[in-house]
Amino acid sequence: MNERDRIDERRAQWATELPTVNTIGMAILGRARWLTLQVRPAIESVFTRAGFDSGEFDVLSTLLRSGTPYRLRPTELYRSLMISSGGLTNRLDRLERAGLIRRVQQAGDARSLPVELTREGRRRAEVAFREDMKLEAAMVSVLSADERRLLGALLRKLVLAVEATDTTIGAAGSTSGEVR
Amino acid sequence: MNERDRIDERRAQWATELPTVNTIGMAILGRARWLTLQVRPAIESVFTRAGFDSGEFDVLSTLLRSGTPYRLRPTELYRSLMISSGGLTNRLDRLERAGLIRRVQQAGDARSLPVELTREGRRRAEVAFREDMKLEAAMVSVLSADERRLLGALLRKLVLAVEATDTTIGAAGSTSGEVR
DNA sequence: CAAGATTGACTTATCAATCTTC
DNA sequence: GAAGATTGATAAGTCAATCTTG
Repeated sequence: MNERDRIDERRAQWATELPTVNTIGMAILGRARWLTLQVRPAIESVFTRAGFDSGEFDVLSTLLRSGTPYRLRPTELYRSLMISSGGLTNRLDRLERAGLIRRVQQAGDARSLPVELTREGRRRAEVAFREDMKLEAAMVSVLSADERRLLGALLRKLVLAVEATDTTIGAAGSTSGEVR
Repeated sequence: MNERDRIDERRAQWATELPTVNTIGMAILGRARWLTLQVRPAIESVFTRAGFDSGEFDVLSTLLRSGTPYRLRPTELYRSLMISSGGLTNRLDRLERAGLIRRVQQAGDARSLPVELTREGRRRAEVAFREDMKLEAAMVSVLSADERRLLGALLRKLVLAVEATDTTIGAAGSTSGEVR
C-alpha cells in the first residue's frame, strides 16, 4: 500500500481538532486542487518560454483546437475559458498586440468581431501545446496504464456530475480559468 | 459505461487537429483542474457568507487545524499556503483588521511575530470549515464509497509522486493557493 | 430593450527591493 | 551577511456601468 501524503496528514490533523467533521471531500477535491496548484509553475514555464502566459495560451489553444479557420467569437471564448468578458477583452488586446491573434471584420452580427489565430499564433500555440502535453504525460507516468484509465474514468464520473449541477452564474460575470 | 464528458470532447478535437499528440495528461490533470475551477464559486460562497474570502479562510483554517494555541509563524503559513511572503502579509493585514487574527509579541526570534487566531477567528473558521466540508462531501457523493476510496488512493499516488519531484522555487517567491 | 463587447474602478496577487534582527 | 517580514510597483482578474448594434 501507499504511504501517507500531505492530504492524509491534514485530514489526520482535522480528525484530532474537529473529530465530527467528515473530510472525504478533501480526500478528492483537496487533492485535485493541490495537484492543480503544485503542477502549475512547471507548466507555466513551458508557456513563458513560448512567449506568453497560461491565460493567453488558453485563448490560443481554444482557437487552435477549434480547427480551420481557427476563428471564434469572443462570447464563445470567454464561456469556454470560464473567465469574465472583461478579462477576455484584456487577453485579446495583449494577444493582438503580440501579433498572435487578429479581430476579423466580417459579415453578420456587427456587435462582435470574430477572433482568429494568425499564422504565427497558430505556430506558437502548437509548439507550446506539444510541450505542455509532453510534460503532463510525464507527470502522470508514475501511474500504470490501467491506473491512468481508471483514474480518468472516476474523474469523468465526477466531472459529469458537476456539469449537471450547473453552477454557471449566467450573466456578464463568470469566473475562473481554463482547462486544457 | 459512462458517457463522454467535456474533456473527452476536447481530446477528440485535439485528436483531429493534432493526431500525433498524446493527451493522456489532460485526461487526468485537465479534469483535476476543471473540477477545481468549476467547484470554486460554490465553495467561495460559503466563505463569503462567513465574511471572508477563500484566501483568508485558508490562513484561518491552517491556524485552526494546527491545534491549540492556534499560533504559527508567517513563514510556516506562506509555505503551507503556497503563496508569496508579500501575499501573506496582505492577507494577515486584512484578517487583523477584521479581528480574526492577532500578531502576538513573544519571546524568541524578534524577526517574526507569530500569528494567532482570535476567539472570534477560531469560531468563524470552524463554522466555515464545517460548511465547506459538508458541501464538498455532497459534491463527491455521486461516487460510491468504494469509488471514493479508489479515487482517493489513485490521487494520493500522484500527489506522492509530485511531492517527490519538488518544484519548490525555494526563495522569497513561491506561487499558488491552498488546499484545504 | 436585449445581447455583445469594452471600459474603469477596485482587488489581490507576484516580484524585487528594503529594513530589521540574528 | 543571511533569514524573516514588509513595502511599493506592476499585472491580471472581477464586477458594474456604458456604448453599440440587432
